[in-house]
Amino acid sequence: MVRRSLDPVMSLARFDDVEVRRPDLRVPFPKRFRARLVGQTVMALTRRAKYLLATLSSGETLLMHLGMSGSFRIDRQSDAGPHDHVVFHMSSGAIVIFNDPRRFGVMDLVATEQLPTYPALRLLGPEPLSPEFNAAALARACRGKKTSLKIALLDQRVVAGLGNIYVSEALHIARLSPQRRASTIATPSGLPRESAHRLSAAIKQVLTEAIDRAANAAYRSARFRVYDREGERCRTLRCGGTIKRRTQGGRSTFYCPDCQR
DNA sequence: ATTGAGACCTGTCGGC
DNA sequence: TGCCGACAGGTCTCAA
Repeated sequence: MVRRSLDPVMSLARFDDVEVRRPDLRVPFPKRFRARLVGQTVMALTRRAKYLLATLSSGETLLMHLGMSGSFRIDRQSDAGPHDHVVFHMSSGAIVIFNDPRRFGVMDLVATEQLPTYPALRLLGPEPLSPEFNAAALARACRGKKTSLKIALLDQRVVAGLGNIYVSEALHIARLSPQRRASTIATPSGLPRESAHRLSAAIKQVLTEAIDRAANAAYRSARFRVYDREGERCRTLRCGGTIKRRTQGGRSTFYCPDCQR
């Protein structure tokens, strides 16, 4: 959704000016960040996992990650406020402002042809909505994994771009316990069990619904199935269980112990 | 090679 | 009201 909203004002537009209002986010901005952007045209704005990628006319690519608290907004004038760390003045007339209170976000520049070797991108698993991601791919990636399903799905090498919320949601739809060993969705030789089919389908469903919801104002009030609903009633038909919260890998997991096995 | 714990930051919320 | 701990949609590094 972020890519989609920025595309009209950034794609085929030039950076007229770039304000960098502090020396770093989670990591320092790259050398000569401003100089390497100003004057460049954004040839394409794409996404890989949770990274937003702007392909530049210079042969470099601008990588952007929102971290936990990052966001972009589009303004007509740049009245920068607290935590507005980067301001892009585009030739489209739009001013794109990156705001990030916790500064877990990242911005970096890399030669476009080197992109496949970029450390954060190199080992990423398949995009969950692509045809390459299916029960077979998921089972292969989980084969032999002693860790839990919850932790496995958060591992960006297994599937790229799932976050803490959607992992809980997908496991609930698939009726699989977050504590269950990841390897149990595959046979010893790495072939998909029925649970792997359910889980890969649930992941696609959750993301598709999220996209629909973002695009469709009517759906927007729809609440999560389990995330942030500790103590509330499970919505699965004829379940009636109570949503529980527990910590896995230092992050909250929400699930229904009655219908998730 | 995997896996878990801790680190990085600031803001918000609930309890006392 | 003020203070304090717990927690927040992510990723990296380090050590076992």
